[in-house]
Amino acid sequence: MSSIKTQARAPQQRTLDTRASIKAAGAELFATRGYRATGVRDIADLAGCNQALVSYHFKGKGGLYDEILADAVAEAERLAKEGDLSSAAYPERELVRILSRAIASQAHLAPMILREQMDPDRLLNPGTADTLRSFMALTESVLNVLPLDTEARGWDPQIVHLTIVGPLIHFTVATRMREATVGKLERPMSTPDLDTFTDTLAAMLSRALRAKAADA
Amino acid sequence: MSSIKTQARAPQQRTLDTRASIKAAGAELFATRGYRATGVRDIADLAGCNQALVSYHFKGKGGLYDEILADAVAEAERLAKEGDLSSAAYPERELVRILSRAIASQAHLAPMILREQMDPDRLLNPGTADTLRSFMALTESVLNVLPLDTEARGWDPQIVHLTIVGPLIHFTVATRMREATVGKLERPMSTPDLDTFTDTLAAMLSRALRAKAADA
DNA sequence: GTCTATAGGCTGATAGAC
DNA sequence: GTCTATCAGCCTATAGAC
Repeated sequence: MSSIKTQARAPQQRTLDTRASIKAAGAELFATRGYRATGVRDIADLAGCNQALVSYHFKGKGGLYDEILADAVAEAERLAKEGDLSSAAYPERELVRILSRAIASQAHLAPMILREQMDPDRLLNPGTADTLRSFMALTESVLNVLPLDTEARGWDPQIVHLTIVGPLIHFTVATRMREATVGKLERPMSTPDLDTFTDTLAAMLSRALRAKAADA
Repeated sequence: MSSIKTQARAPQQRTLDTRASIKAAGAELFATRGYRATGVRDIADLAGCNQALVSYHFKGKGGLYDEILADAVAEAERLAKEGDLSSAAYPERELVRILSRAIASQAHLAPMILREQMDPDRLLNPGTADTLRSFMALTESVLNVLPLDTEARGWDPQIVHLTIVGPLIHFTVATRMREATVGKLERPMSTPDLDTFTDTLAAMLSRALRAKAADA
């Protein structure tokens, strides 16, 4: 009896699980290999289901990709809004923390956006581009608040933004690589964790923005 | 007569041109689209020749890719050696200039290495990995020379290196995108040039390393 | 919802003419 | 050295059984 009941519910439950598995598998593979190099079979295998289900649940590979990226971007935007920039004692440090959470908390986000940016044909979804611009606006607002000296005031906010986001993205990507090559190298590199990395980056930025050059 | 002579030399000359064209086309496409997403036909079309010539000159797509990447890495290493780190008044600024030249002077290098790093299956060629490590060694040597305060001495050299290389790579990639999307955006972003970017990055690093925090 | 089978298109390599 | 023609393999999407 009870086994019948269980079987009766199974299909419905399995549906949600399957959709989520496919999404997780797709995120992993699209990030590591890219859209073109990822086969629907690869996704299905990793998700532990049949390849036809990708089309059934997401209207094909393209639909799956779009949904994964849109979700990741939305989540990044949500995380960014959790930070409180205005009441922070050191807004530039809080800025780094916010961007760190937004970029690095989902391991597949940075690689996917990076791949989009590298390919001119694949022009960014307008919504995605807007989100990226809103991140840069955060940096600009911080620069407007801080008491900058003459030299620092001459820096292009866009450049300063890149000095924060560049390292964060790169750290995320490099971490993926390190995890994959653990034990494969004869001389394994030290693997700093995200918090240490974020704190160091925040300290460097803060000193660059606030401190006068030692011999200026 | 002269036309006969010209035609007689043409095949020989054309050979070199064709090889170079294919290489240039491959570099462009592998960088923007990645290995898998680039068809041999695409390369041949861009190079203005027949697809069979790719196999003839480079033993197939894989051989072409390997040669392009190896050449780019070798050239980056050569450029890095041109810089004089020991006699510079501000070694950390010279370091940024050196890395900037090595990374950004060949537009296809950064995207290609980035793609390799993102894919764990495609483990880096040992020679390439060695070159990347030698770049990090440059940063370490600079940190050993500078008079760092207590806080800066606690920073992981690997992290400091990422704060230099990350922005440089990201700037290179972003520049590609900007050039491709010129006019496609309603609100075009300012496009700082590489020299301005490099100088700003050098200034920020120098201040971060040398200046004491304003209120530490 | 899930699976099998298959169609239709694209891709990389190569044999052979020039 | 360069080109045309072609083949064998792979990939995505879908029709239809369960």
